[in-house]
Amino acid sequence: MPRYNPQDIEPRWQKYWDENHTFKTPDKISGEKLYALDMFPYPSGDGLHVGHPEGYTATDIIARQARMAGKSVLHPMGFDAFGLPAEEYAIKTNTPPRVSTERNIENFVRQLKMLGFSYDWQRQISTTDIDYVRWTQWIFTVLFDTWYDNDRQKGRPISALPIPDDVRAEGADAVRQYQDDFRLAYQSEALVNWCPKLRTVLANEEVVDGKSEVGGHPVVRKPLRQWMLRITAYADRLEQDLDGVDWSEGIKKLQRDWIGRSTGAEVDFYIGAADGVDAWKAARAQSGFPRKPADDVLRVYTTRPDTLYGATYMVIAPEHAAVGRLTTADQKEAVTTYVDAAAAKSDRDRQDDKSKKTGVFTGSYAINPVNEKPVPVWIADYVLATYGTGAIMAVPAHDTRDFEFAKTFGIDIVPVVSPPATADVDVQKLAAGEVCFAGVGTAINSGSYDGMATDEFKTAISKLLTQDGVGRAAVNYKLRDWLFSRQRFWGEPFPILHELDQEKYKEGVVEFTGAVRAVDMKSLPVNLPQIEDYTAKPDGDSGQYQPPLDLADKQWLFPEIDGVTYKRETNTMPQWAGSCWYYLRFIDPKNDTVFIDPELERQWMPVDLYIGGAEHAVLHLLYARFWHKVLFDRAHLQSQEPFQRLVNQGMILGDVEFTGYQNAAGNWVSSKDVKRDQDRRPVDTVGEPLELVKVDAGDVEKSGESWVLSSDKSIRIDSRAYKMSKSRGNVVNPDDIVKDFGADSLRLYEMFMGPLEQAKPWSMKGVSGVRNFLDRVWRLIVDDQNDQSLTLNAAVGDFTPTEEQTRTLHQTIKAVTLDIEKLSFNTAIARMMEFVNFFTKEKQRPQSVMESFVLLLSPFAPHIAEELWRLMGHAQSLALEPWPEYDEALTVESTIEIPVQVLGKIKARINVVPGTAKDELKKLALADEKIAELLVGKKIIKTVVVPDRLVNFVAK
RNA sequence: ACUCGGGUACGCAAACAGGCAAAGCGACUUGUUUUAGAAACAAGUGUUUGCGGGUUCGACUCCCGCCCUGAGUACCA
Repeated sequence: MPRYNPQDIEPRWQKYWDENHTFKTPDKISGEKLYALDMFPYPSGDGLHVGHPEGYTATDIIARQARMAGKSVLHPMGFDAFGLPAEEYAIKTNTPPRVSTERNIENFVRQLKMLGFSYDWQRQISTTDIDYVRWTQWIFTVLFDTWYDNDRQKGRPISALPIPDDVRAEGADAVRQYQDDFRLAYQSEALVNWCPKLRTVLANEEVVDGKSEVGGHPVVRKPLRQWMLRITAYADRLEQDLDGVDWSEGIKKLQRDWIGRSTGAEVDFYIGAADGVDAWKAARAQSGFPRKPADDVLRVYTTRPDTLYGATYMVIAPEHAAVGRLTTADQKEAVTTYVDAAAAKSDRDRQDDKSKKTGVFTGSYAINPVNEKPVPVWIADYVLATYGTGAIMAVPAHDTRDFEFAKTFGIDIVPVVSPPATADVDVQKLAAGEVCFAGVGTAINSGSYDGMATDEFKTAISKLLTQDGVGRAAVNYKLRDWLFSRQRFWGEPFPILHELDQEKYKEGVVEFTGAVRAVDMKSLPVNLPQIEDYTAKPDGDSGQYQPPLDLADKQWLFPEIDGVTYKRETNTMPQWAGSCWYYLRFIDPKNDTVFIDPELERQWMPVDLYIGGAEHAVLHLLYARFWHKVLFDRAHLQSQEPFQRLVNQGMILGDVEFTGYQNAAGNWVSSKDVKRDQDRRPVDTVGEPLELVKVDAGDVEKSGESWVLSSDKSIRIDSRAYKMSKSRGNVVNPDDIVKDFGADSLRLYEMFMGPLEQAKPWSMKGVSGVRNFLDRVWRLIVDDQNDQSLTLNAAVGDFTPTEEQTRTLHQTIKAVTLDIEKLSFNTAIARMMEFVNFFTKEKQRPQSVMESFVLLLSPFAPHIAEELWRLMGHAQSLALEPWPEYDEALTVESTIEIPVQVLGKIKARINVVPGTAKDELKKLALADEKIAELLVGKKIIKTVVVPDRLVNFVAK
């Protein structure tokens, strides 16, 4: 077998690793530990994408190298297998999702093994495993049993929640309701996109122009009972604890922005009977600021309480509870029309025309608490019901959105902040209400506060508002509570039971008492029920949507416990649920008494390296951190943060494509003359439609900055690499690459393409390039002339390495070792290529040097490395061989060449011994003929000497 | 619009706590050898780091402005 033949080598070694459990996680950690984790994939029917092996190879290199360096390594893989595609497939083919999911997982495992990843397959888990679902449900019961104690900044058991006396006096039901208001898992009416015709809830992306994407049926925004998780309670900790983790600043910022903490004040504006203002103020001065506003006030949140004197109107969201109360008879029709129209718009549609401000006057006025002036109350959809209090005080002089609105509807604009002299604002225009200034400055038109700086004013007014009981300092987050329920089949059922009215149930009527309980630990898991026909849609009474689980048989749906009948919760959890804690289960995947053994958790957590796509930079990581902190607070975990180091791999794009444009007559149009019409379709300068035409790479050439058609250089061609997608037909299948080039080539190529975190286009030529490298490695050590058997290349032998060979080896070990640490795999591979280029020329290749090199190569291309290792006489796998070490002293050159500059321009080079002293270097440089010549008659003003780097003379 | 990346040879890239620009792979050229195709080996080719200014003895690297490009966010009061 002369030639390098991965198709023969690779399956053989994969079998060997499998049979010998080569990558089994040690039972006990000895020495340093490494937990290297990949974001586990959704096992789609399409199989692995070339994007998957990118991150997986990176963690695999780290894991393999760490094992060789003597660390205890945990490197597991599993599957995030709940989710929509399996359910859609079930509806289409009436295959139970569990069946298709298991089939897909099998295919994924085959592909992953084919790539030679060193996972401990004994620990494989899937979020859909019933043993796993059990603990996901158990964690939900922990969330359900927890409330957030703001004083202690900690989640605590609901039984520890202090119950106010007045609540307790009202009885058990009142206490229960009070508790439910504090639970981290709670039910709430959330606004969703509801399509009555399809009887389903739609995602924002599925709604176009107020109609369903499928079928074009009307969609309305309507409140529906949903399960929510109170992630906002943890907002501050989720933000602060980012300081302690090794993530890129970019991702931290992404999370911080998503949490979106802002500080300001809540203020109540009086909207009761006109003659009641004084009485109200007096009462408030006594009672202070109430926790929940009564019907006689409109509560707003503002980050600029210092602009209160400039509030000339108020706006409430169309969904605000006070809409009905505030609308006068005159305005009723207009308001109803507006509110209905707003309800028909999805969030996305509202964004699309956010430049135009719309709204309607309620007919009512509110009283500004600082100056007791009445201000009109408007309804507008630029105010979001879900942020702050759903109502704002509008200060058009100092907020761009309010300014646009006030301009549109002719509302007063009163400036109350005078900009600092440095600000680029026309003060005249500002005073006239013609421009808006959103910065800070000094107060004007603000009563006794005139002249006060913005910051000072904020503090002062907050104090006064608190004193008068009409306001208080407040914090708000962009982060919303997490809408946690889905009306789908293929997800974890909630371990929740709704108590039924027992009398009515006996009469065959299902009516809830409102009491809710969690399923006992011993009754977990709650399995998904059998469903006969996935195409059936449950019939809702009165147009209410019912989730597929309502189709389950009575026995599942209505369990009886201690003589009381309940109805199970029929919503299911979102796909995020299972991925929130899988990294914990990998540590102890088979435990059936606890979700993770505390001792094992202490040993292995946190995850030392977590690699995955940037698409999960916000939600998945935020959710997982949230669950982790709750479990920590409830003493089920000892670590505060799950992922110590996080790296996002860049996306792998398709091969670069060239596109040109042709008009109806088939003539080329240069891409610089192409415009877009309203529908973003390409047109030429006079608006005639154009057709996109793919151009072969052989038909274009580079002209300056751009590409042009070879046959007509005036025609500019667009060049770009696109995301891989089925519709574009540029998807690369890992199976094909392995078949044509081998798994080692695929691994090596994906690491060699460029920096891990950067997006990069795929190139088949690049794959053959690294395959070429592996061929060279093969011939370096193997005698490829011998067709009969595998023998060493005649140049390899038991030689004493020359000085240069030793230096090359040690330089390579050093570079590769450091590059792996930095996750700079592309440069590590380049260094190994240099090594091979050097030794290919050597007629005598010491076997010891070749062995060290094979060890260096093994984390990247494990199959060929194992094969060569065996050829060199080793019976055992190299997976646990010690990682080669380098001697710094052996990496240094005996002489180096350094440049000599005059006035920063290189004029000569001198050869010196590394470490030569500054004075000596200067002397040597001056002794150089050329330099001496250049310096004749000049005065040296300054000499810059950087040892081992350069000498620079500044001379005149 | 905002935020964060990125712009180095024909393509992908390396160097950046300021100090010899282009390591490595592909592409391209030539030669040698074997050849049905191809492959292997050897020797070569390429340019001033998007544009303009500044700081410095010295700038791909730092600062300011602009252009192009990718990704994310989207009325959060």
